[in-house]
Amino acid sequence: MPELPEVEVCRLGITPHIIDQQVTDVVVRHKQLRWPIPDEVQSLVGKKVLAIKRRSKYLMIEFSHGTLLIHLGMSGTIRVIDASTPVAKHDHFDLAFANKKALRLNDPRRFGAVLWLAEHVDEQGFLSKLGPEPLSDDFTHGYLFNKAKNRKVPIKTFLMSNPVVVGVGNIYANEALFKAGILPTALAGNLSEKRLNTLTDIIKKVLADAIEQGGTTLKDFTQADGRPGYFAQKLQVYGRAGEKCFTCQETLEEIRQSNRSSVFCPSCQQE
DNA sequence: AAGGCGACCTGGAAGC
DNA sequence: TGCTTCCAGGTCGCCT
Repeated sequence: MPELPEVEVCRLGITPHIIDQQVTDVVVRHKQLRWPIPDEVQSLVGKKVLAIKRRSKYLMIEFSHGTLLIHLGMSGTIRVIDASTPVAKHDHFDLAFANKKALRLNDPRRFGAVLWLAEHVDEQGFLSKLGPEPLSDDFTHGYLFNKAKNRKVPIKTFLMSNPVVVGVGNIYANEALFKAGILPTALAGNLSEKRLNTLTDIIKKVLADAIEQGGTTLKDFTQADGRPGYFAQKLQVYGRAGEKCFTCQETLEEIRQSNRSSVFCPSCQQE
């Protein structure tokens, strides 16, 4: 479900409900997600939520003694609910608060994660390996061009690689490449600086638009209050293989790259 | 070092 | 109807 916009929409949705709230209970119903949920999460009882941030696709809930990291994997969702709401299938983890609300993680495939980052324990390995935030000033003109030098991977695979830039998943990689007029198979190292700068601008725009629209609702993504996101209605290529390009009426094609589907317009997009 | 690919897991849709 | 196969928003870690 979640690429950067969906995680950001989730962050914005849950923040007003849990900011400054004191944790009254931590419930682990299924400890085995991508990694086991660490026992340290019990130390949150009695602590107050100081801030809710995001890095890449990780939600970061900050407390005085460390940070709770939540990753939604492919199928995870987080909702703020009344603490008394009956538990449903795949509800693996709850944080209950003094205001009788609870943050509840549901994740059928369990590719998600709940991790604990103690204060002063600087970035566990995976956080330190992440590339720049696409919506930040660290993701500038020239960055992709320099990063792509001598790289022989297809641009689509390159964009979805976290060490290059975070948060761009399969949906938005497909959409951004369509809007930039670049074929997903074009080799990253072969693209001109000008085209990669255009791509940089488009990635920022596509992600920002998606956040504004409340994310992309496919099967199971909803905002924290259960409302759907509306960006799905703006998708140009993702999920539209075999249908006509909105721009030129050509039939959209689909291929597989790194075991992920890529949809593109053979007429609007070039090497 | 860079690139390719299997692995992790469940469930819904499509195919037979 | 029911069984089988394929596919899905991510990303780690092993192999070449």
